[in-house]
Amino acid sequence: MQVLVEAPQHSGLTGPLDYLADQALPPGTLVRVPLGRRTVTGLVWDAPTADADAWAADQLKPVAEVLPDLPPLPPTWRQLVRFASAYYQRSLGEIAMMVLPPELRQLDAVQWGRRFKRLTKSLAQPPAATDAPEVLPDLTPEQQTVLDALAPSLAPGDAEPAPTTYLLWGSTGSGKTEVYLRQADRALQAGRQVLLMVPEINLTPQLEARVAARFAGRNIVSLHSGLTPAQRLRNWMLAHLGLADIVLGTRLAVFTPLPRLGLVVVDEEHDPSYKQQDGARYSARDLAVYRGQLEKVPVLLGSATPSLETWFNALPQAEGGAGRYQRLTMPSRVGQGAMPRVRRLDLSREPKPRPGQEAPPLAQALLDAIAERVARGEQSLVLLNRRGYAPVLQCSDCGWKSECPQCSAWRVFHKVDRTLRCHHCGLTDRVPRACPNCGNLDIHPLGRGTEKLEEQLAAALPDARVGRIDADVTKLKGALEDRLASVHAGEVDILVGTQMVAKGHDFRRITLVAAVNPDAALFASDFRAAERQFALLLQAAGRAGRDASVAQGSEMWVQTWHPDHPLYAALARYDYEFFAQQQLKERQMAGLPPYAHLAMLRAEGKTQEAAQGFLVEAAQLVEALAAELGGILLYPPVPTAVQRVANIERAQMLIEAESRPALQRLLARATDDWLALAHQHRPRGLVRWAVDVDPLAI
DNA sequence: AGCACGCCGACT
DNA sequence: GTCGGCGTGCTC
Repeated sequence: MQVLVEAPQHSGLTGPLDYLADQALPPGTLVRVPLGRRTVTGLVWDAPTADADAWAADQLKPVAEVLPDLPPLPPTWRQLVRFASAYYQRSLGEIAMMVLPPELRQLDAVQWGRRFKRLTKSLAQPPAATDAPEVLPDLTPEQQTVLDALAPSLAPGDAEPAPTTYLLWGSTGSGKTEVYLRQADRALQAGRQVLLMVPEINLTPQLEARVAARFAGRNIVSLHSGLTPAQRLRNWMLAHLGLADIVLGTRLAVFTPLPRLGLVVVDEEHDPSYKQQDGARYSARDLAVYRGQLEKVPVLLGSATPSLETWFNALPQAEGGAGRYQRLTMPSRVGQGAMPRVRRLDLSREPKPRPGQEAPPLAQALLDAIAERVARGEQSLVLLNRRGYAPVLQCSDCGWKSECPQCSAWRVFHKVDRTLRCHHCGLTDRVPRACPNCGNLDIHPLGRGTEKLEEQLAAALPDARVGRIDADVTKLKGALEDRLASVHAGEVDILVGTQMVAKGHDFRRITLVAAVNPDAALFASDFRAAERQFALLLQAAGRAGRDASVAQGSEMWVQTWHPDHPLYAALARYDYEFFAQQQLKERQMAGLPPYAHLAMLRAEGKTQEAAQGFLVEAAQLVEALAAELGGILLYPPVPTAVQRVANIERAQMLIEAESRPALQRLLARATDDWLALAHQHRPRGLVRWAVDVDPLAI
């Protein structure tokens, strides 16, 4: 019998292992099997294929035990795992076991039996039905139109409708969430389960509260990595047993077995968090779309600024798109709230600071505008995408800079605890009193992060209460919630933050948003930088004027050296469509997604030569195959943007293909050879290697 | 990945 | 004499 066990690719155990069993167990059954000297959890897989290498019968070990009472994982779940494994070039066992609750993988049959009994007891009680059902908000005409278009997608009955992927393109504040909830309600009414995905854990509690208020009496569970192992197991079980009606989760939730699945929603589908950035680098958004097709269930992708891939897929063929998704549009903000007026502030016209004098934190006009807000009792949000006090320290005498000894990066000066911290490897030291190189006492910060901006704003506007939200102050559990609550309570006049404040939070009294230093993205080498920046700025703008009473005078300020840049011009008009068109044109000319398909072969080694040496030979191994398949380009290996992290050198090689199937065929056939090659390169200093299919950054 | 076996340096 | 460093190799 074929059983999948958890084993990374490089272990060489790529396929299922063969075990003896007295009776045939259905595929999808969880078992415990002996592996080497230990016993591990495994998953019964399909019958062996004809070409599977047979293991000598006398060497087969028997299955140790079966986890009782656990319904087998359904065929569609196994197909999703099979697809993810093949598409992202990871072993079946790794994917299958990775997407099960960690707790489940650790229990033996006895422990599991006990847990299951306790679980079923607690599952028996349905949630208390509330006495007063929520009053539904009136739908805007746009919401109504969209819901009408979505109606047939769930119609039960004889003529099975073709499953469709929808792009719900709605501006920030257009009421996308209400559409999700109404459509979810339809699915629930039809007796189906709903999978609702959000990009970040941060955003689950507030959405969960809203979902719970709407669907009182329904079983709603969340699934994300912030849960305790016991909670995660419980919620997963509820979903798998068909007892949970709504699963609310982050990217890992895409693999939740749902026997009655009727709708998948991917909120903020453009968000990079949907792509796993280590291990099996899957895109939960793309897998959600696949899963929808597989299970014949509609998938609703929502965004104000869709990823260009999704936009292209939703663009009709007549307009040069792929016409694969159906596009639904909601351009207006709910409740007359207008988007804030965008003001581009030309930094080149600002007076230059006198020599030796520091530039003011913000241009005077922007500072005045914020002061005005403070005086009126309104709030402002100032965005700077760089945490810490200063990105680097420098000695004024010998020119020493605070370089990380383990990485090719500067260590960031954090003034609050007087540390130098590497944002790549985490190495932290107290900031030196004097220059470590020459002993000079005058070492000064270069540049500016959120800490310094907070300090400068407090100094420039002594009457204002300045607060800050970034990854540093929200590290502790509950800290983000506390900070947000204090902003909501009006205890903060000016909120300084990184991109994390731009996402989703519903600030009622912010009437001014300012992007302090957004230009870097305009000239970044990363081809997705502009797309991400546009999404971020538009999302940030959406934080202002959420309350119609203050929307009128709300503003979005952009401090820039390039006020006429097309990105800002499009932002000023809130013209995503124009921006997307421009970007698509550029991508087509440059042969980039969605017009080309990419994979990145990444290598890490003790030396840069070790990493690149592997890549060079890896390229040689597939050159002939690439030529045979055609339309495939292998780029020369290069060091990654941050070349060294924690004393490991990193390099990468881009593979570009005109067609996705060709790329897939290449990778499928190359992986075994690369595995063997990596084995040879191990003694030569290769540490790790991996393929990243559809990489976000190149 | 685990977890072995295996062959060389500083300790009860 | 052992405890333990992590290099190499295997798991149906």
